[in-house]
Amino acid sequence: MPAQPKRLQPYHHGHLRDALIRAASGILENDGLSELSLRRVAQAAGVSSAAPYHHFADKKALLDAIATEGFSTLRKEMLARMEKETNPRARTQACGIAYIAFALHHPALFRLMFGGNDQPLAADAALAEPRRLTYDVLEQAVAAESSKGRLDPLTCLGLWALVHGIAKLILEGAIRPSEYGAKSGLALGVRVLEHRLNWDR
Amino acid sequence: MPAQPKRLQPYHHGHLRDALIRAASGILENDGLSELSLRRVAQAAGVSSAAPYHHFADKKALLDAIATEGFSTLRKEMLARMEKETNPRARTQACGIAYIAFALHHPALFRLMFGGNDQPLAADAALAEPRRLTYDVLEQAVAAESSKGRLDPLTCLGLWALVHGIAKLILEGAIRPSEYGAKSGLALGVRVLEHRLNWDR
DNA sequence: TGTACATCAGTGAACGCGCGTTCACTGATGTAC
DNA sequence: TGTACATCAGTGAACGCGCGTTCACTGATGTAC
Repeated sequence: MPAQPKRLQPYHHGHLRDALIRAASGILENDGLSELSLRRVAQAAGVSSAAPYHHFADKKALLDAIATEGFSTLRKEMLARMEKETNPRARTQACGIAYIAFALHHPALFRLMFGGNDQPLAADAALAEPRRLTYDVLEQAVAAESSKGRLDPLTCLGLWALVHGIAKLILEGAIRPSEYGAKSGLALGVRVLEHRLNWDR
Repeated sequence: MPAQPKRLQPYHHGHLRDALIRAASGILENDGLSELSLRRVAQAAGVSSAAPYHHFADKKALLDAIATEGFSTLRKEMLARMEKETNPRARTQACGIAYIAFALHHPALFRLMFGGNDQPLAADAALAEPRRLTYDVLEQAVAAESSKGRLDPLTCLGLWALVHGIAKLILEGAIRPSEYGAKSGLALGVRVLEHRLNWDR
């Protein structure tokens, strides 16, 4: 008697698009950007290699979707940390800390969001708006600090570059937090940011 | 009469190691990091795919050699720009400008130097010393600014993060220089750096 | 100065691999009547 | 309520590709005598 093939999953998945994004995120977290292939994503989602093409035009479309979600998450985490503060300066600092924390906790996703490839994903039109929405949060925080809420674009850009740079340097292994007596990358990042915000300006 | 096979290159190359590094650098400049395969490098050097293995243990060893050379070049360019200045603050600024200029002029090499892959090259022991030597230049410039030449590590780290971050953001396409009224990425980077150095501290 | 020979730096073919994507297909779903 | 059928979301096999690396080899070099 031949074994009855068990169909563990229904033929039609139902939420495959979301499942693919979640599977891809898992691979990013566990194995890094270089391990993220469409075939692995499909396998992780328990589906054939061709199935994703019913939901994404190509690999890049899936990557864009993940990056977009990443910007949305980053934005929420910045807002969440800012909510706990009332002082404008403290709110700016909270925003920066959230940025650094996000990058350090999701290294591969962060890399994907800012273009892991030669031609930067971040330059894509598809990602321009999510990125802009996220940057707006920082701009508003900085603007709130100054008189009349006027924004100095260079100050804001300098802050973004600072948190972006410190996160990248730590992720890239160019800085060893222990050499600065810091217990973690995040602790060091926070110290650099505080140093910048409290000394001057 | 069979065509006489022409031997354009001598069988023994003579300086293949250097030639491979130069060929690889050319591919980096023209086509980017993702196009840099050992096979393409060998082809560009006019040599068979197996030849590089007489000079480099594996692909990573070649990449390390290129990155090491990159750090050396970066260091020289920083020193060259600093030489033109006498004022300590101007020297620090020149150092930062050189850093940004290098990154923008050699995007793929810069990426390689700071780990284009998941496990950052920059974390390698092989690259730790060249990177350290390069960073020393900035540290000395910053130390020279303060009384008695004492170095504030966090100030220095903050400056590194700033120039690193602004360069990355521009390279990644996250910032459009034109939106800030800048004619080029370098012009914008210089403005952000000046803004930081002249306002405060 | 000439010759034997060890050493070295190349060749070219092949290995196995994982990739993105396509294709003809089939099973499930849902709508029209 | 039941049935025909269009539509949709899967399958699984195959495509061609470029990759890093290995291997047995061969041509050139240089040294010992």
